[in-house]
Amino acid sequence: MNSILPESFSETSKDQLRVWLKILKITGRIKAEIRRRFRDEFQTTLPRFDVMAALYRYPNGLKMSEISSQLRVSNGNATGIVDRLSLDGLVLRVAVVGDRRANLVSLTKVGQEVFQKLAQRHEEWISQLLGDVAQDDLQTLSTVLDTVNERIRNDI
Amino acid sequence: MNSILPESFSETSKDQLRVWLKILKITGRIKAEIRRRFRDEFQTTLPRFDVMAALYRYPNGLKMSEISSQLRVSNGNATGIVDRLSLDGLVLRVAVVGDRRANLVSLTKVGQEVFQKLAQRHEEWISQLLGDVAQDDLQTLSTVLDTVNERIRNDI
DNA sequence: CAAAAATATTTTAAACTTAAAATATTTAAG
DNA sequence: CTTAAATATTTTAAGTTTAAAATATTTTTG
Repeated sequence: MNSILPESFSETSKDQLRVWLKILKITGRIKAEIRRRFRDEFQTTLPRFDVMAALYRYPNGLKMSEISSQLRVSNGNATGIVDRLSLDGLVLRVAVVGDRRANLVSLTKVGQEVFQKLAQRHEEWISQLLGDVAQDDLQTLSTVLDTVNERIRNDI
Repeated sequence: MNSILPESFSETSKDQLRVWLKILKITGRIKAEIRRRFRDEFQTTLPRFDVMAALYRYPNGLKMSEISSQLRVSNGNATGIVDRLSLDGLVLRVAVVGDRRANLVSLTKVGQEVFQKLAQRHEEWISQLLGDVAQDDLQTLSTVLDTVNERIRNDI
């Protein structure tokens, strides 16, 4: 239902804020649900999934710094997640020949198999949770997001 | 609900996943930027701002459990944030007469004044970051999000 | 070559986050 | 009234997150 608020162009920033808070609320709820399902069904977490997804796209491995820049998290953050994935035998750190500072991190065979299962379920979950959104609206949403993304890129 | 063929379904779910990842990427970037500005300009954090915003809407105070349900965070999480706000003199815990289990948390006078400054800048930032999005697109985005929100409510 | 700068990563400290367990208190049931 | 259940909150343990400092190595520069 549309509210009875007066149409005022000076209210734009309030409208923007309202939409932004709505975005946060909904993405938060979806993320919480995905997190819950990963925990219940696979005893894993979203950050672990994100790191495994990045590594899956690069079978030759990624340096630690490449993982953090890909996922836009701090180096220290990546270190901790990779440490724990490594303890579970899902990823491997391999020394880079010619640069003793760097490591190449890649999924183990088991890690690849586990990720494929996770990714399939994850895609099903997202599809289910976004299920009622029309194809047209999805396209609009995507375009709007591109605009925002461009704005941010030029702005920050 | 979704009675289309497996192939079409598969394509759609990939599209949905793509849009979802785009949403995550952009909201993540905006949140990171807001977090950075809160830190640099006010030496505070987004979670603190969120708690203060909830308390500002309820001048008579909120119980700890009301804070956590409003913000959809765990009780323990709220405890920590309120603890730290309290150390800074921005919020106050007041015993509830007739129920020695509960506390009413509210902003102090200083807390209210600080929040007003934070909220004004926050609104400016969001407006700036979403600045290029047309009013129509904003309305579409809002409607799409309502649809998703409804879907989740019925689904989770 | 030697010192300085740049790069790659880890460590650290503080805050945030969750789920689950623990504590305290109130309400409901028998 | 007494016990059991429900409610309100905090504590705990493990993981995530960030920024900044520390360590190690490589590259650049004088």
